[in-house]
Amino acid sequence: MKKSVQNAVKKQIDSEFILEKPKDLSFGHYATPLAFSLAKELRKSPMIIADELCLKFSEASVFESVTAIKGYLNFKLSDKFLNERATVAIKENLEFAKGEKNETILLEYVSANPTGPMHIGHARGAVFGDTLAKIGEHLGYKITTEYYVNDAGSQVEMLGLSVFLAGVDKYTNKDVQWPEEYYRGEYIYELCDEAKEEFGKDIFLDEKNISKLSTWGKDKMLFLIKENLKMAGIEFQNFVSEKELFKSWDASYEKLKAKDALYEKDGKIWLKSSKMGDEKDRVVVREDKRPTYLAGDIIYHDDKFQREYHRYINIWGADHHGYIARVKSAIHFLGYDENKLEVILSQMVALLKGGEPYKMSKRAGNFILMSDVIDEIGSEALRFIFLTKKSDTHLEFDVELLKQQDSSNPIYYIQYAHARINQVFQKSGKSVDDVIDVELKELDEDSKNLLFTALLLPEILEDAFESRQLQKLTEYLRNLAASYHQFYNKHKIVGSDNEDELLKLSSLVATSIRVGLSLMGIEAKSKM
RNA sequence: GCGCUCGUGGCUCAAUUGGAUAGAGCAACAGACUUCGGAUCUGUAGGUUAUAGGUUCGACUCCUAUCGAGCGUGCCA
Repeated sequence: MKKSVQNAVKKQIDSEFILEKPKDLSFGHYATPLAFSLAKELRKSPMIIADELCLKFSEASVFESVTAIKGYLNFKLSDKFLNERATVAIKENLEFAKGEKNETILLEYVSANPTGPMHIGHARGAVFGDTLAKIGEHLGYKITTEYYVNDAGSQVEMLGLSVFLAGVDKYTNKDVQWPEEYYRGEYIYELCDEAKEEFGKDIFLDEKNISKLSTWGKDKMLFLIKENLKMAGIEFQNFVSEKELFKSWDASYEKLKAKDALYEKDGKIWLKSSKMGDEKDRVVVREDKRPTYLAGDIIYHDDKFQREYHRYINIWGADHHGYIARVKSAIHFLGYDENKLEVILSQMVALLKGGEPYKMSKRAGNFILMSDVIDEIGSEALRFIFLTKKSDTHLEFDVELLKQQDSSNPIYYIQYAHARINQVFQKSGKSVDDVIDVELKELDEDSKNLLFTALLLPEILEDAFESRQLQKLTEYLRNLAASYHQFYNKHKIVGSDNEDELLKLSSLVATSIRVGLSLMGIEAKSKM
């Protein structure tokens, strides 16, 4: 819709212009502050320029009127144009707002270590990434989703050690020397019970079995993580193993060496990342020849860029922000355009329950488990709450509020609007097909605004995706639902003179809500 | 100390990325069912956008300083 307007305006005006939505719909559907920027150059007041520009549009058929108010140029769309749009949208149904893009994107997210169950902080990035992918695909981008499994480093060894020590503690007479760092939480003991079932308790007698337990435990945890993700309705296309990637470490290493990006000092190999804006150079290979975690990401991004996507998006926890510079510098040294990589940070989450801090799970070792929260409030409410906030700000929410089934719970508010429309159709005894060909005309002001708002979905999706600010979608749906509830309270639909028109309008609203919710992974109910 | 992110009604968040009178929800108060679902709607109240300067037609948004918060500042991942 926005594009049609842009084209219509372009025909009359030569200069670059920005199209925006006016603060108040009574001004018009679209507006441009173009006159302000021209004021300097033409040495005339913005108001006069706007008046002059206005006259050029007297003939355009898309617009019902074009007016100049306080320097702004306001465009009001014609009924005919809006009606055509509505008919198409309703027919498209779930395909509404679909687009075509010739761009491939590799989206990496979650990538939680396979050393324990997912906690609530992981969940935020997971929901955000999944929804970003769904919206992107709807808009026509070719998106590959990927999970980077850190199955190589010392964390996985620590998992094995923790399980082993738990086994020694529980199934042998030996005293346990607990190290300073190990994984706590009852899930370690659960794992150790499982290990005993599978291998017999003798496995806890010999320390040589630790590495076996590491690999075994990592697989268990990865399986658990996939289960957790499924609970939230999330599935990945690829899982990439850090361990597997290390097989091609030599190739990446040689590349960096050839670019003069490495040097040796104190028996270690360093990356000259400070040359590319990092605070300091970083070690990639330790004295004992073991590569660092950064080495893993170097290979991974080398691998990613060899697959030649147009864009790369990583969603990382906010505590990784210091890590961006070094990965980007590595990408640069590898000979790729580091600007193709975009990192979205997902901030911490604090949970409340009835105003009190949410009880941490002992099972997880004093983290809040994602699965516990989903059991309590459901995956849809969890998804919704994460999507109503910008990803890069701290978020605090109370699970009690999301359990309430009334207006304080926005997800019900939106679903209720959708269900309501369904009920109205039932009451009328008509179907969408019965009213699709009716022409929407001479609607009152409220109905016209509702019509226009419902048609905004495509550009809202575009905007939400491009700016990576998915809260724009939830905000839009809330607004649309509110407009419908207001409309419903004001107008009697069934049995009115223009029943078919109002039904068609309702159907359009339902379509937008349905598409929007489904992209967020939420079902649009036809009955509450 | 340095770096990054941020600071908006009592609470949780928006604000078309520099645009029109800073908007929603919750909580509070006052109202609306002979009507298609009241899981709704209509009102009222609540703001010097942390503070002080600056940039310009125009600033919550950009710049500088100060105050405050979170994170980072491993050869952990």
